[in-house]
Amino acid sequence: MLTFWARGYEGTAMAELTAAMGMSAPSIYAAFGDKEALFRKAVERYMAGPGAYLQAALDQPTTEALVRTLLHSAVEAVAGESTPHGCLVVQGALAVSPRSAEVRKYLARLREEGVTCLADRLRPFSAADGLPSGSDPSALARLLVALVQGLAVQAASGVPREALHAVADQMITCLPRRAD
Amino acid sequence: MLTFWARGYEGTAMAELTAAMGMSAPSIYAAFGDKEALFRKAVERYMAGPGAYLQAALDQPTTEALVRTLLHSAVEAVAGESTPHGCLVVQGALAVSPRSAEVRKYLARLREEGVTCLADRLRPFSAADGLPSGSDPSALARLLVALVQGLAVQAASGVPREALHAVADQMITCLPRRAD
DNA sequence: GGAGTATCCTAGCGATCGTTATTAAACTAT
DNA sequence: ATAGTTTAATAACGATCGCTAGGATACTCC
Repeated sequence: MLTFWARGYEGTAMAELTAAMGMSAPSIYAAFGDKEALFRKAVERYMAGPGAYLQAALDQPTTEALVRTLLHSAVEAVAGESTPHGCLVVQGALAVSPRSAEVRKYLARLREEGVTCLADRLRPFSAADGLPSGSDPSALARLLVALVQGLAVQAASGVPREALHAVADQMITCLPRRAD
Repeated sequence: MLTFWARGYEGTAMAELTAAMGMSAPSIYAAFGDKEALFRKAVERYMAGPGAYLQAALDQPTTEALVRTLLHSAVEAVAGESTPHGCLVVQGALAVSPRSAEVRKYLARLREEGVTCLADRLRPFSAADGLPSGSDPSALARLLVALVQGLAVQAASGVPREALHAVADQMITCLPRRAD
C-alpha cells in the first residue's frame, strides 16, 4: 500500500512490491491474482485506514464542525510524517496509459462516491446547522472534496503540513457563520 | 502536448508520441533530446496556451472578480470539450517511479510558482478590494490554487463541466462580500 | 549532372515491464 | 522413514520500454 501510495499504480514495478512485501513474485500472483487485483486490495486497505478521513467527519452535527474536521484530518492524512505525501486515491492513477484505464476508472468512481456520500450528509442540514445561505448541498460537497483533493496534490508537491492547515483555516474563515 | 496531457509523462510511450507528432523516433530525439526534454517543451506550450488561466485572472481589480475569473476560466481549461480532461501540470507526473523524479519535481515547482504568483497579487489587496477580513493572502492564494487543482482532479474523473462551474459559484458564494 | 550534405525512416539495441513454467524445499500423514 | 502434498523461489518468458546505429532518400551547390 505504501509503495503504491508513493509511486502510483503504473509507477510501481513488481520488483518493488516483492521487496516491500517480502514475498517473491509467484507468491504474490498466487495470493492476489495480478497487479491490478493487488492494487485494489491496497486501495481497500487505504480506505479503511489512512484514507478514512471523510468518514470521520460525517457524524459532526454542524456544517462548520464537519468542515473543520474534514479538512484538518484530511491534511493530517495527506501530509503525515510517517506516510507518503498525497492521497493514494488521487495520485494512484490520475493520468495513465490506456492499458490501465480500468484502474483509473476505479479510482475515479471511488472519488465520486466520496462526493455523493458527503452530499447526502449535507442535504438535511439547514441554515440553522450552519449551511451557508444560498448554497446547494451537492455543490458544497463537491467543493469540499475538490479542496481536499487539491490539498492532496499540494502535499504530494512537498508543501509542509502547517501551510495546508492554514489553507483549511482559511476556508473555514471564508464560510459564512451562523451568528455573525 | 495533448498526448502527455491525457496520459501523463510515464503513461505516454514514445510510440504514441511518434504517431501523434507524425515524426519517427530518431527525428524526435534529434529535435528535442530525450523524452524528458520533450515533455518540458510540451509543458511550456501548455502553460502558454490552455494552462494560462491563472495569468488571465491576475489583472482583475478586486478579489471577487479575480476569484470569479480564475475559477471559471480554470474550469473551462480543465473540462474543455476539445482537449483532454484535467490539468497537465497536475496529472503529468503526480506519483511516478523514482526514475522520473526530476519531472515530478519540475511540475511541483511549477505548481508552487502559481501559488506565489497569486499571493503576490493578492497581497496589496485590502478589505476595500474585497479581501475577506482576517485572511492571509498567501493562505488564500494557496486555497484558491488547491481548489483549482481539485477541480482538475475531478475533471480528470469525468465530472461534467456544469458541475464544476457550480463548484466555482459555490466558492464565490462562500466568500464574504464587501457590501452585504 | 554529379559529388557532398543533410534528413529521416527501418531495424534493432539493452533493459525492464508484468507474468509464469519449472524446480527445489519443507511440511503432513501414513 | 517415506511417500504425497503444499509452498515458495529461481529462472526465464514474450512484450514493451526509451533510445540509437546504419542505411536509404532527397536536397544543395559546385
